[in-house]
Amino acid sequence: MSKNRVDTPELRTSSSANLSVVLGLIHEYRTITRSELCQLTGLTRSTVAKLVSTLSDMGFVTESRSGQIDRVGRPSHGVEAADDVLAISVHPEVDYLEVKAVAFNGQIVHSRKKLYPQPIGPDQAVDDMVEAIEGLLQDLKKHSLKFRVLGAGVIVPGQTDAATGVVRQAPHLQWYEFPIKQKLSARLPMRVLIGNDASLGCKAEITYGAAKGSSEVVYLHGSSGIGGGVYMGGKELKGFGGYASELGHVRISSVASDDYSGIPGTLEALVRREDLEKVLGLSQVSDDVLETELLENRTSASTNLAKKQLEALAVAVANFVNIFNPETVVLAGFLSSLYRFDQKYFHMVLKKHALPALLEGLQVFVGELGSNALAIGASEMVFEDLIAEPTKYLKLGA
Amino acid sequence: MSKNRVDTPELRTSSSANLSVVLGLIHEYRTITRSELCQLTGLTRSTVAKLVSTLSDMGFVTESRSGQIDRVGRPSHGVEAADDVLAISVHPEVDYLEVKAVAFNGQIVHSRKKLYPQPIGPDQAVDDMVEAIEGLLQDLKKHSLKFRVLGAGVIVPGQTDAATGVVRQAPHLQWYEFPIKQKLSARLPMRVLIGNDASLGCKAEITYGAAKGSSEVVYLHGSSGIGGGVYMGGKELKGFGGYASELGHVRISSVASDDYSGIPGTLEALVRREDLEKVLGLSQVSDDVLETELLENRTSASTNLAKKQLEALAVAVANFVNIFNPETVVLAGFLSSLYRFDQKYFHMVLKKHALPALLEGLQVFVGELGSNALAIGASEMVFEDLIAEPTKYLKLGA
DNA sequence: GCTATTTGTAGCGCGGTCGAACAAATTAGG
DNA sequence: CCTAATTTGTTCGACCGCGCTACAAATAGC
Repeated sequence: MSKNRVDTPELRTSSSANLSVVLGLIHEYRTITRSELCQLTGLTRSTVAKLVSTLSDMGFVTESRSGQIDRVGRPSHGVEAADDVLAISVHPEVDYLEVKAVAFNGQIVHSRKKLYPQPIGPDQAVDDMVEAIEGLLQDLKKHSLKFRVLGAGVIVPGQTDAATGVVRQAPHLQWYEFPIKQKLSARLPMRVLIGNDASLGCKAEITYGAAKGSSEVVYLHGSSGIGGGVYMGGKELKGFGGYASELGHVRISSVASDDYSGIPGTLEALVRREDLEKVLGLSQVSDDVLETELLENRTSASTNLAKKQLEALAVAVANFVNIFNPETVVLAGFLSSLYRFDQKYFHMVLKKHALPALLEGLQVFVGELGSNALAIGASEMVFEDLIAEPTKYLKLGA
Repeated sequence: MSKNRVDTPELRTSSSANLSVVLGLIHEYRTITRSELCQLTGLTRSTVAKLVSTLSDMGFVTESRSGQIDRVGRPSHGVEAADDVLAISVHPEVDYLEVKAVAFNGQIVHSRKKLYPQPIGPDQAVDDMVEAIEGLLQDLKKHSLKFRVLGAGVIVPGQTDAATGVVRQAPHLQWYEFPIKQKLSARLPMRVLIGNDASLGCKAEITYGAAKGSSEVVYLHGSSGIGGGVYMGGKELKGFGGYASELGHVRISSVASDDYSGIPGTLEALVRREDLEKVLGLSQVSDDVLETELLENRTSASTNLAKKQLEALAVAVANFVNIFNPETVVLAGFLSSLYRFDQKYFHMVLKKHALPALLEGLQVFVGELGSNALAIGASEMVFEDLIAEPTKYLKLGA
C-alpha cells in the first residue's frame, strides 16, 4: 500500500495524453491528413509528425504520401486507421451466436454465425464462443496476410458489471451472475470486455451512425424488451455499479400492467413488440416485416394500439428530455417503426410533456446502423481501450 | 481562424494539469499535509513541493510549518486553503436578496440580506445586487486586513444557460430571458457565473454535505416547486443547452393534475408543499415548522396526503435509480420532512419500482446543509473555475 | 544520545512539446 | 514553362514539468 497509484483525481502525470487524442481522431475520421490533425488538436506540425510516426511504428495507423490535393501548397500526408488491427465482437442471443471481426478503421472484415434451435447455458455458450472465434481467426489467416487481434467485446442483452466482467442477469438468455469475462479470457489469447447491448448500440450510433459527433445522446432500442443507452458529455452514463440507463423500466403511468421485471406502468410494460405483432396477426417476424405490415396495413385496431404505444413512447422520451436535455434521441429496433408510423403525433405528445427550453435543438432520429450496430459498438469498446492506452497493446499480435 | 484553439478533444498540451489536481485536493480537504498530497496524487515529493510553492506564491494556499505530528519521522508541512480568497454568492428570491462572502477554505465570512415586501424586476435586482456586494466588500474592508474576490456566483431559481449567462425563465421571480451575467459583470470588477439553485445545492452537498465524496448523486429539492440536480462521474449533468436535470417535471402517473409548466402527472404536480400546508391548516410557514407539524400532528387526512405524496416521491426516485444508478440520493427542502414522515414506506415503494441490481449500495440521505447550502454551491462554482485554471485568476485582487 | 523513520531540499536527467529555419511539393499566374 | 506564393514536412535547439537520487532535517522510540 505504499506505491499505490492514485485513482481519485482525474489526471496524474501524462505519458503523452496527446498520443491518445491523435489516435482517437484518426480512428474517428478513419482517414485524415496530418495538417488536419494539427488544426483539430492545436498541436504543432513537428509534434503531430512525431506522434503519428510513433503510432505508425506501433502499427495502429498507416501513412500514405498523398492526402487531398485541392489546395495550394505542399500536400499533407494522409493518415489512415489500420485495417489489420482487429477487435472481435461476440454476440450471444437466444437463438444464435454471432462473432464478427471489426477492423480499427471500422470495416467489418469477417463474421460467423451459429444458430441455436434451443437456448443454451452460459458455460456451453463460452465453449461455442471460443470455437467460433478460433474458427473466425482460422478463416482470416487463410485469406489475409497479417493481422493483429486486440481484444474481444461481448454484447450482453442484460445487466452487466463491466468492471468485473460479470453478467448480473440476462433474462432472455436465462443467465444469472455469470463471470463471462473471467471464463472467456482464460481461454482466449486476448483481452475481453463486456457491455450492455443497448449501451453498445448507442456507442455505435455515436461513432458511425445517426448520432455521429453528438455528445449528449439518449438511445432507446426496442426488441423483446426496451433497452436504453445514454451518453452525456461524450461519455457513457455508467452509474455507481455500472447499471445505469435502464430506460425501459421507467414508470410513466399509473396503469397496472407490469413489465418483465414486475414494475407496473413502465415504458416496457406499455410499449410491447409482441402486442404489435398480435394486433397485426404476426408472430416472430423480423423488424423489417413488422415495419412493413405496421405502416401499410393500417386497421383501426392496429392504429389504436400503435398510437397508444406511440404516446407512451413520446411521454417517456419527454421525461428523458426533461432529465437529460439531450441533443440527439435515437430510436432503434421496432421503436423506429413505431416512430415512422406517425411522427407528427409523436412530436405533438413530446412537445406537450417536455419543457420548451429543453426541446431547443433536439433532434430525433431512427437508428441508422442495422445488424452491424452492435458489432461496431463492441469493437468500439475495445478500440476505446486501445486509444486510452496505446502502449498497453504493443506486444499483441497474431 | 488560423490560430484557433482546439475545443473538441479532451486535452491538448498541459500547462500543468497537476497544479489543478493539487489545488483541488487542498480545497477539498481545506487543510492537508504535503505528504498526504503525495499519496493522493502519486506525485513525488519534489513535484508536490514545487506545485505547492507555486500555489502559495499565487496566494491561493498557505503553508504552515507543522502538520500532524503523531507519526515517526520528520513532520510534513501543512497546506491550507486560503481564508482571504473569496467568492461572493448572490441569491435573489421572491421576497429577499442575499449575498454572502465565502472563503476558499469553505468558511462563510460575511453576509447581507435585503428583504422585499413585493417582487422586483430583474433590472432593479441587478442594481440591488451591485449595491449589496459593494456594501459587503466595504464591511469586509473595515474588518479584514486584506482579501481578494475572485468572482460572484448567482443562484437562479429557474432555468439558466450557464454558458451565456442568461436566465431563460425563473417563474417564481417572473424573470424571462434575462442576460444577468452580462448585466452584472459590466458593473462589477469580478467574474460572474450563474447556476440553477438545485444544481448548486447538489454541488454543495457533494462538497461539504450529505453526499460528500460521492460521484454519482441525484439531488431533489422541494420548495414551491421541485428542482433537481445530478452529478455523474463527479461531474454535473449539464445536457446540450445546459438545462438538464429538470427532475420535477418527470411524469410518473397518468392522473390529470398539472404542474406549473402545464405537464400532467409529474412529480411536481403530485408532491406539493402547499397541499401539505393546507391539510395541516398552515400557510406560508418555514420548513422547520412544516416538519414539526407534519411529524407530530398526524391526522388521518394529513397521513393520507403525506403517504400519497411519499409514494409519488418514491416512484420518482425509483425512476431515477433505474436511470442513473446513483450511489447517493439526497432529499432536501420539504422533501426531507416527507421522507422523515415514513422512511419505511418510502423504501418499500422504492424497492418495488427499482431494479434490484441498481439498488445495491444505494444510500438515501436528507440534505445536511441548511441555509448555507446554496451559498457554498455558488462559491464552489467560482472555485471550480479557479481550480481548473489557476493562472487565469492571477491578477485579481482587492 | 543513537537509530530508525519519514519528509524536505537540491541537482540532474528524461521526455513531450514548441518554435524557428530550411527544404519540399503543390497551385496560380504570366 | 518558369516563377511566385502558399502550405506542409523535417530538423534541431530550447523549455518545462516531472521523476529520481542523494543528502539534510526533524521526529519517535530506545
